[in-house]
Amino acid sequence: MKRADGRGTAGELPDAGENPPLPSGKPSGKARGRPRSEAVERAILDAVTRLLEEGVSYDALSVEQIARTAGVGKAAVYRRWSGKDELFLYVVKEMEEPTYEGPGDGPLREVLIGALGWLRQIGLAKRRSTLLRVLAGHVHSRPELWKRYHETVISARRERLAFVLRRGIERGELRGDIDIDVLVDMLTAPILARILLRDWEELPEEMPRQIVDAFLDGLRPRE
Amino acid sequence: MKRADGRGTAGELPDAGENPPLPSGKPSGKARGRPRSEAVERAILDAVTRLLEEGVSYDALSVEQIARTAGVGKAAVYRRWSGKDELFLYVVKEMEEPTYEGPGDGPLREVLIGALGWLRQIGLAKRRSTLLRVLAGHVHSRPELWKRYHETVISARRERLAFVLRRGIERGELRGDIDIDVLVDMLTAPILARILLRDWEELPEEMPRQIVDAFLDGLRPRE
Amino acid sequence: MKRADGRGTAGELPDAGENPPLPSGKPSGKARGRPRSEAVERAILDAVTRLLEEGVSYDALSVEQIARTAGVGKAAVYRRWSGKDELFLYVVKEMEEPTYEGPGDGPLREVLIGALGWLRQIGLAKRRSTLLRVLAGHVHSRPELWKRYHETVISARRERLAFVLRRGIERGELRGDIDIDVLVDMLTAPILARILLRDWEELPEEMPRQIVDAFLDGLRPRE
Amino acid sequence: MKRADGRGTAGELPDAGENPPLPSGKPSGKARGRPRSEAVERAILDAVTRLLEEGVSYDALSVEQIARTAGVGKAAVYRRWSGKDELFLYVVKEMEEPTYEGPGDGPLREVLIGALGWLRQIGLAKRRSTLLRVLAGHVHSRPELWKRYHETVISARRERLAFVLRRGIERGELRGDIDIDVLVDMLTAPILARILLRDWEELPEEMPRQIVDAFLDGLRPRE
DNA sequence: TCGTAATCGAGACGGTACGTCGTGTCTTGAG
DNA sequence: CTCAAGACACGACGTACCGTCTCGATTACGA
Repeated sequence: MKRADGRGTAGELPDAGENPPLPSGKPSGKARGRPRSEAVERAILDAVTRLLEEGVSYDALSVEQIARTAGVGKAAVYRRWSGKDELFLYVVKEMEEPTYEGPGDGPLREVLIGALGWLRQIGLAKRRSTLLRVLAGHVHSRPELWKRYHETVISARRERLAFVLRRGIERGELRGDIDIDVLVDMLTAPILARILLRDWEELPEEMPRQIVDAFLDGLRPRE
Repeated sequence: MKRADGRGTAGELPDAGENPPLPSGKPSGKARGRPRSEAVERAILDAVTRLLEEGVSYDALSVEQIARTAGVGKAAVYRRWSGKDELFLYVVKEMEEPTYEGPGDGPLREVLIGALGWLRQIGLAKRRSTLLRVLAGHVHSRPELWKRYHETVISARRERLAFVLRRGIERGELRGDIDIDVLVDMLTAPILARILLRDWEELPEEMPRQIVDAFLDGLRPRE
Repeated sequence: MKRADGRGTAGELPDAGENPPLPSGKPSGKARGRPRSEAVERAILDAVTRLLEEGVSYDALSVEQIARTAGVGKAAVYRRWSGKDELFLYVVKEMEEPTYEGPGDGPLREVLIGALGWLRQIGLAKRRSTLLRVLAGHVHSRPELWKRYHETVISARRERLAFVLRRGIERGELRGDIDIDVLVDMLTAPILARILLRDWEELPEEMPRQIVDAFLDGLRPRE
Repeated sequence: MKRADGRGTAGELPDAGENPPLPSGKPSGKARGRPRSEAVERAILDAVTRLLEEGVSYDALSVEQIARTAGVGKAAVYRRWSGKDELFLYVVKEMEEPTYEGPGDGPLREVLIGALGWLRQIGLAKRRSTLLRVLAGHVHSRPELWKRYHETVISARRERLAFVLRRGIERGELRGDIDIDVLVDMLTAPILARILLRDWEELPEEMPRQIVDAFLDGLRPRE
């Protein structure tokens, strides 16, 4: 029973969040046995996005179905992710990563319009907005899912916007008496709400500009 | 508790004309055989709210569990509602109705702040914000659910706000070059987003005022 | 959670062998809820015998497959029997019950030949010999299965034979210096061995007579 | 341990001419690449016998478990045998070979008693009777397994007994009107049945003698 | 002294079955 | 006609083996 002696598995804390060695950048050391197939991984991830795009709701989504669609054994899924949530979160992250660079420098108004225009683009991209909607729909029913998405994706974007706003305040271009977090919400929430609560495509092109102008100059007519 | 007025619930369900006779005010004529027990109905509705308050997520909620909790048979539930969604929607409506009165007349700024303050109150009321969140979470996965909620609850509120804004434009207090629907979003979305995407209580008291002021006068400092 | 209070399941000893109320003669008292369908029961039992006759080995047999073949949900099987073994044993018993009456009275030789002839008939009956073989094949791997089969079916048959032999000894027709149990084996084992270890039909018609004659008079030629 | 004589294992496997080269006496010519480790082979065979002795039933036995116990890879097993059955049969043969010598010459009664006594010894030897039982339990579910065991082990033993009986008939010590095969069964089956269908140790020492005497002289008292 | 090639342990691969649970429908006897 | 109870077919859950395959590493042989 070879297994009984020097086990080797020292320190197996289950909360490490990566109990099954999540498929990230080639991680640890030796790698004994047959390595996991990237093709299988791709097939699984493709199956998830395909099913979601075909209108399958997150709740209706099942590991069984995903595996069937991917032409893969269920074990191949569970070997990589602990379940549907982990898998879904991975899909989301993988899709979000290679993205937003700006807003860089420039006049405040243009920078803000650029950031909101980019947010609008997400809403128009069916696949990405689907994922965002699913996540937002489970903010309270699966808080850890949203928490991790927020930490890795959302908060970075908000922070960039907050940075721009803070700089604007320093330069005297904005009033400084309102919480930055609230300012960010005032800018982004109108578009976000449309992404989450309306059908696709209800995001007029001029919306970013209108929001930013109202935000900066108000809606009271200047005489 | 069982709304006797002829509004709302009366004569709806247009697409399911022969569904189980939803529990509205004692329906039409005959009524043969044993009448439905109101106690059963109360027990079911109580069970739903109790479970939701206990933190059971909408997805985790099951008819089986509801019936068990209420101490009734599953059939007693399905006899009244077509399933979890219908039942849930019924609970929501029953809870929403006796509410919003304003904004009545008065100075534009105060009226808007009042409307947003009232929206904030919903977010602070645990039970009602829970329902809102659940519904918003299924906008796309169960569109008919959201559609009916929107028609009966949301759209009326938006319309009242839109009315106020339209009047403001007519009076020259607001610029008239932006779609009213967008204006409503700009006002309400920041608070709505906090309700949907954050933990309870992250709704500062001054938020309505800050939003309305920014909305009216902009955030660029006037010299 | 109704379930938590007065459980009612007093004295739930798991070894009673009928934990799930095995479908025997209409058992207990009230019978609340929808009664179990006899058609389902028949379908399950038919599926088992059919599969076995089609050559599916006992080990290859699975509840999943049985349910599929019977056109029935797995739960319908587990509701009645705790698993494959219980189900199989039930099939065996159901099939064995309505059978052997003899050996009655009469000359010792004829009675013995009759009993062995009847045993031979079992061997020739494909269905019944299949069950016997399967059971015998698991005497040691699933002792409880064999034990219960032996208690309810085999031992009664052996006892009848033993009774005849004992009477023969009392009447002076047989020597009384050998254990009755051994005598029973000497008579039945040759046929039994052929049933268990050979292909069908290798049971010559004259075998019972030859065995009984050798048993009574020996094989040494009488001068 | 690895039979070097040319009997039995040589040139068998007629139906699977290209199966993995069963480990017989160092086979034919070349042998390129790393040779198979005898240590691995020993470890596998040891694991099988150990597990069986520990009471693991044949069905519960799995290649996975065998490999784990032996501390080898599954492939190392499948490289040598096509599966559990082949492996098991190999273990059986390896164990059976160095055995039965008698019955040689001598008075018929003594020779028969000797043969049956030897059969009884097998039943008493835990390991060997286990194998016999397992094989007998799969006579019909895996006919090829039994066939090969019968051909290489059983039939030789039966043939030796048949030879003795035939000689007895020729010498006029036995009646010649019964099929020899049936005679062999009449003698051996009672003991065989006890081995297969009862617990260990239910094989009284006097059984062989009693059977042979009954067989020769019958049980009807001679006046 | 090298390549070559079959071996080694390890473990991933697509499958199938496990026994449990929730779905929405149905079917009892009692009220 | 309603009630509670619960059976019904269906399908997903996460785990365990199946027998096959694919890794890097090891180990002998023949060139």
